[in-house]
Amino acid sequence: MQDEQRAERRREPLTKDVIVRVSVEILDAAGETGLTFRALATRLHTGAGAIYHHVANKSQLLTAVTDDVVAAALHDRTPPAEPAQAVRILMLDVFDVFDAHPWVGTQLAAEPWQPAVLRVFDRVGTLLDALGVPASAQFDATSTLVHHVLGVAGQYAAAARLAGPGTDRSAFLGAVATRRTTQGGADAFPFLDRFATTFADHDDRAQFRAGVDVILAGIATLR
Amino acid sequence: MQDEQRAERRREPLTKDVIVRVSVEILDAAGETGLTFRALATRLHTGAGAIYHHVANKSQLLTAVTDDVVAAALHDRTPPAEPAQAVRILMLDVFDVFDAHPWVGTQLAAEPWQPAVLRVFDRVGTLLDALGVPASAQFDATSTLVHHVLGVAGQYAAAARLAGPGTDRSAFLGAVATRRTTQGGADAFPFLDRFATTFADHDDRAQFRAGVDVILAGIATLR
DNA sequence: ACCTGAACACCGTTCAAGT
DNA sequence: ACCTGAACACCGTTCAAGT
Repeated sequence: MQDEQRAERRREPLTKDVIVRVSVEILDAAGETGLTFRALATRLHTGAGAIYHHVANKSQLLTAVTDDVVAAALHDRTPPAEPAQAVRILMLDVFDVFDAHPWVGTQLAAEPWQPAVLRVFDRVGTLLDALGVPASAQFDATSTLVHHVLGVAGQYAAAARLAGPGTDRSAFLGAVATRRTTQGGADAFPFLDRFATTFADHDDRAQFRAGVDVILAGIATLR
Repeated sequence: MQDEQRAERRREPLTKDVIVRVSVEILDAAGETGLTFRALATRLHTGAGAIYHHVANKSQLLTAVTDDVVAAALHDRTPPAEPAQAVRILMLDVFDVFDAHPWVGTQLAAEPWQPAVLRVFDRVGTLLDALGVPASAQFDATSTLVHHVLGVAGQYAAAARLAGPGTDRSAFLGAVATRRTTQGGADAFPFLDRFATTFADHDDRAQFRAGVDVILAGIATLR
């Protein structure tokens, strides 16, 4: 009986796993600015200082949270036999992580060679090995694909941060198009002007896929 | 006499240009955490609030500072006649901006489609047009190169932020290599393990150049 | 119009005090 | 050993008061 009351008043024991899980919930719901140690402590029914018994600091927490989400996304999938297609699917799986958790893009650039990046890097490299890319070119080829996905992730996270939940995306892209033509004369950005009309209804995922295909085509020439 | 004393005590008039210039100095000298409105105000011999008469907020200031540095780097160079070589040189010029100002990498991911990104995008696209890339493939090809450079910029900025002025780079990369093998069993990252020995003395610029070549090879197949 | 600088509403992090 | 929560040393931003 006493144990039951105890169980009611006590929350589940504070562990790093619980902190990481709740952090993901907060980040998904409230974005990058929403995750503070005070908000985390409130949600965990504890004090802000308690978190430091399980996590060294906020930077380490965010690294762990990012790796957790990326690792989960890369787990449950049997890759297709064709290696090039396996690379495409892997890359799109990573892209879809940004779609579900835009804050991941910011965190991947917060620390170099962090676990989540190593994880993706290793998976891509292993597939390129299976694809028959010469050993001497494997590292550079892998690096190209990974940096491409990191670049897209960064822009994607920035867009999500700026857009927020209730912003009109094509209105923003329209504003970008306007800014192009107004600053520095009419022909400041002649190339982009040619694509101004198709800018507003742009498909990020399709563009990312096209980029992966371009890089794969380049990798194929290394054979 | 009173006017002379007055003239001594007054600084040059506060303008956005001066604020941007001093911001670059602070960022280069003290890094991203060094740029605060208080530090800026001290250097400008004014109050923190005065800055808001010329700049809307810190985000807008950083966008302006980033565009200023990128624009300066892209100005003074006559491109070679061969378009593919011109792309390589342009990309390396952008890379060298990160080398001189590592904080640029962070800022390029702070806001989507910001002026500095549009600037690079337009230059790359114009060169790819000259290269003979079909119009239907120009946007995707340009996007691939730009996102690659953004991905590298982000990792580069993260490395600089972590390393600081007096840190041993190869020691850090050695630590990364160690972390790989210790977490999650010996074969957690089998691909990376094969490159562990060559990891410490890695040349970021050479790797970036290799990535550009891979993408250019892929773009060539679009012809 | 521009500047001042104290004040406000936050942060991450620390640490004496509790259990 | 783990937790508490006030306190510290910062931030960006605002704004009444000055010139």
